[in-house]
Amino acid sequence: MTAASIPTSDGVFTAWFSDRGLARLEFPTGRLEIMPVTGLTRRQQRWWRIATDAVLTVLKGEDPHELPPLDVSTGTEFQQSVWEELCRIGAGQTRGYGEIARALGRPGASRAVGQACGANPIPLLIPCHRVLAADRKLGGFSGGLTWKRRLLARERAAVA
DNA sequence: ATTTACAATATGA
DNA sequence: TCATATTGTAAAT
Repeated sequence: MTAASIPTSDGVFTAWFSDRGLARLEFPTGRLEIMPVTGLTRRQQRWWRIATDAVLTVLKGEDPHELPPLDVSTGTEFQQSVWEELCRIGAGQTRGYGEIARALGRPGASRAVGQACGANPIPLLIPCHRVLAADRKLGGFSGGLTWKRRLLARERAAVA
């Protein structure tokens, strides 16, 4: 796994690449960061370029035109199916935890869906921030609720 | 093999 | 509005 910085006007994100694709994306960590973009394979550099573009686009509140391959091999089967479902939510749209659960054929697993969201290694590109509670209020967010609010606001999504 | 912790939700007071 | 019961999965014992 190799790290590479993704600088944005909202701070410096850190992307981790395996040989299978983008495996992890970290929010800006207060201070000290900037990992070199060197040490990446040619393929990883290409993914980095795509990932950078995608992150900037999502930060603008729009849908990325292209995504790098996402290496979700760290997740369980259930988690991966949740993440896949999350990717079907477009910018500006929202779904509920229970809604996702039903879409997966597991009504009642809404709480488990929340867990899977928290375990999402690639926020923004896997839009876990578009999942709200049944009453349309923010549930939680691994990167901090401030981020969730900000992202949804930029997409002009309706939140209670 | 069991128990515990969650980014949930429906229900009843 | 608040307390409680019920729920599925993952991680820790």
